[in-house]
Amino acid sequence: MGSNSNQEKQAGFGGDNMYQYIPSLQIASTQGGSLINATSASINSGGTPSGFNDNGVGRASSSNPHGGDNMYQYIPSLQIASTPGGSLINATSASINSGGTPSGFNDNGVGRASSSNPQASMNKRNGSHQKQRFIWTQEHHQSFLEVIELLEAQNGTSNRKVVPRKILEEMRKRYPNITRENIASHLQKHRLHLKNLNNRELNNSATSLNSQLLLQSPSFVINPNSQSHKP
DNA sequence: TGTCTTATCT
DNA sequence: AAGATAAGAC
Repeated sequence: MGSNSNQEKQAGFGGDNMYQYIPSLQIASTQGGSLINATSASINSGGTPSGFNDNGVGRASSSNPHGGDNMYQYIPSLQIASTPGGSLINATSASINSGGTPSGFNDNGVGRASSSNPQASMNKRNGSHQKQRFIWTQEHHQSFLEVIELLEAQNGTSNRKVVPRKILEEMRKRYPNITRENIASHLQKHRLHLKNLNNRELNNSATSLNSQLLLQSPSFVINPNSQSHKP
């Protein structure tokens, strides 16, 4: 009976990966830590003629399980505030206008899916309780990173690993609806990402080392004493 | 058994 | 690409 955290498919910020922290504009308040948050994506991208993704949420992807009809509509959401505890209160125009789902507020920074799609004949409220996918907002990810840092610091020299359950324990304080599975999945991507970065770096330094060595290798050193240079 | 990790699916 | 789910290991 818990309110689901979120729905919608994700935009993907013009191809950027989720680990790039998108600077957000934080207007506000020292009091109780409430803030109004707008991502620069919506501000800067200038594009978004459709104006949908000021939430970090994008369009429905082409593949969906329901025979290709788009059952998601993107609704700008308004992030109003956070409690002293830090949990966000999020109101979507959907929940406001429809008057429904008082519990529909989520802590996920994402608007609720609207079941009515103008071009879909499917008009009836989609009663199916398909589990909605969790969308990681910048806030979530930021929190995720912070928690990892915290846990790593706590672990100190001991080589205990930072594990989903521990992350969950911390993140729940802010985002009560988040699940261990959500985190485990995100953690997997996160680690994968770190690995990729690492490899890239190793690769780079390797190639730069290679080129250094190459440049120093006899065949590339111009020997002033030699008349001819044979590689 | 529950959790963690890795693989695979959508 | 990003998140969910299955499967394997412990």
